[in-house]
Amino acid sequence: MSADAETDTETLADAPSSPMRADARRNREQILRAAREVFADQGPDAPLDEIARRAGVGIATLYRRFPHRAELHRGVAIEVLTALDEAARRAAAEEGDPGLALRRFMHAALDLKIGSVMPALLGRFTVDEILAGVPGDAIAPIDAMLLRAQAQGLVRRDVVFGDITLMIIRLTRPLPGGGRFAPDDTLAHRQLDVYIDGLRPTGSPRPTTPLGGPAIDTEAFKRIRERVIDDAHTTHETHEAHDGPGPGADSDPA
Amino acid sequence: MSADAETDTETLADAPSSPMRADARRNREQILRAAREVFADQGPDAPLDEIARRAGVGIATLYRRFPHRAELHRGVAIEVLTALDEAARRAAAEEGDPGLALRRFMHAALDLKIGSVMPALLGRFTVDEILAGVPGDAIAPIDAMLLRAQAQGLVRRDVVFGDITLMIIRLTRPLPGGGRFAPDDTLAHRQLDVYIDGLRPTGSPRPTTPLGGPAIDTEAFKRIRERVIDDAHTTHETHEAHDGPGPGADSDPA
DNA sequence: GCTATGTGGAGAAATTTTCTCCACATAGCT
DNA sequence: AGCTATGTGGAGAAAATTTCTCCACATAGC
Repeated sequence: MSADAETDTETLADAPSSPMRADARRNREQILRAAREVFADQGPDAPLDEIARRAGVGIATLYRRFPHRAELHRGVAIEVLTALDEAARRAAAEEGDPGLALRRFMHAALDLKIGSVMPALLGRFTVDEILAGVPGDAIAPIDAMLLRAQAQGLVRRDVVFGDITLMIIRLTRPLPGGGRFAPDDTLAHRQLDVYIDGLRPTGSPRPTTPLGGPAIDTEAFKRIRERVIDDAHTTHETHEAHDGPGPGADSDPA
Repeated sequence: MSADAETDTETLADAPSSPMRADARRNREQILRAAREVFADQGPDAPLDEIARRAGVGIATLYRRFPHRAELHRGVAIEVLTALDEAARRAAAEEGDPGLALRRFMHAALDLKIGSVMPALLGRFTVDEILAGVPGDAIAPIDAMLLRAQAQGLVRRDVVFGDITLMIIRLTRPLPGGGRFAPDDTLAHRQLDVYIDGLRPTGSPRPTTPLGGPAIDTEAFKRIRERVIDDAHTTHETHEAHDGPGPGADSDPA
């Protein structure tokens, strides 16, 4: 309740001066890690129990460390944005070719699941509040890479910042159907590679990127559909609504 | 797929022989339309009130027509898959160029929000149950378009069925942050155009597609971030934890 | 050892969502 | 126009889910 924005050094990413016990700190990190996963999977309103469970701590521990959901959001956002900024700078610094730098960064950002933190960010905190805990917001290095790539004719001119970032955010979200189509992460990387190829200018000499990851052809697709049915039978016991063509006595407990 | 469509007349998309009153039928359609929207926005577990509200009917009417959530899922799935199949056949029939046919279909499928129905499908019904109500499952016409496009050298060889469909499914999902970045639909179409360009083979003579839709450059992005804050203050009254300090502390990282 | 700090989990409280009931409305027929 | 089978809305009880507190117990660190 009481204002505790930036005067409060405690809830920041890693309070170095904290008199926090070692095990407590470890737990805090576990919670943030779990929160990131769960928010990515289920969105920012995911039940907190789930997060505590995945972190291997009791619910009370979570509440002690992050009294309000918003603080958990903030913690995750800071962590991810920090990593994102670093990934961008690293890619730019270590890859000579700005096209490759951009590609490398985009794949790294995908792995960071940045999309998972955006919902937590948006509409809950002021940007300033988040950024207060983050060294840099990654915008500058990303845009620099893009401009360099365009200057060298590696990326078409009509592409802008949002075309890089917003697609990554999208690819970060789980596919409907709970990753049944493919290991999900792998699939997103494959799709990203196609997308990145789409950023090249007309007649670019650079060859298309060989596509890794799961190639789901019609056969695979049909097979998956069937596997889905199996899953439905086994995992969800939510079922007896089966094959009742008549609207009759089926009851769906769910 | 094997089960024929016509045996089960009652719960089908539009039972023609039904003794249903005209207004009831109209309401049923409103409900399905609303359900499609809401499922697309909020996922398959969205509250049913919301659907009833958007359909402009009472909750009782919804329950009367679709006693279980699963039946609503099925109804929506049938509707969308039917439209999808038709869109695929139309695109293939009306566009001479298989590349254009594919593009047209993909944009049409995006508008249908097919991703919104997949979660409803997966793990709740057997495929047969759904397909029993659908004239065709769209797989064949889509794959035919793809193969023709590849035969003419318009699409790279390593692209498969899933690369067409699963990306559309993804683009169908709402962007985190509730479409604050852009009208959302428009943005998805822009992203789809880039992706489609990425499907071209190396050195394709075909020019890149001019990008319509919202071009979010860094300036726009930052402006959006600010607008988001405003929204947060005005729309969400959820801010008990609003520790918004002063407006200060602008650490501009760029 | 001693104790400040940290922990888990039960369960009460709050919130959200489901689903029924019934008095009232009207489409469709004659 | 009048009749009635069919259809409707919404209140609110019931169920499910989620939040959040309390306190007896554990252990890191001195």
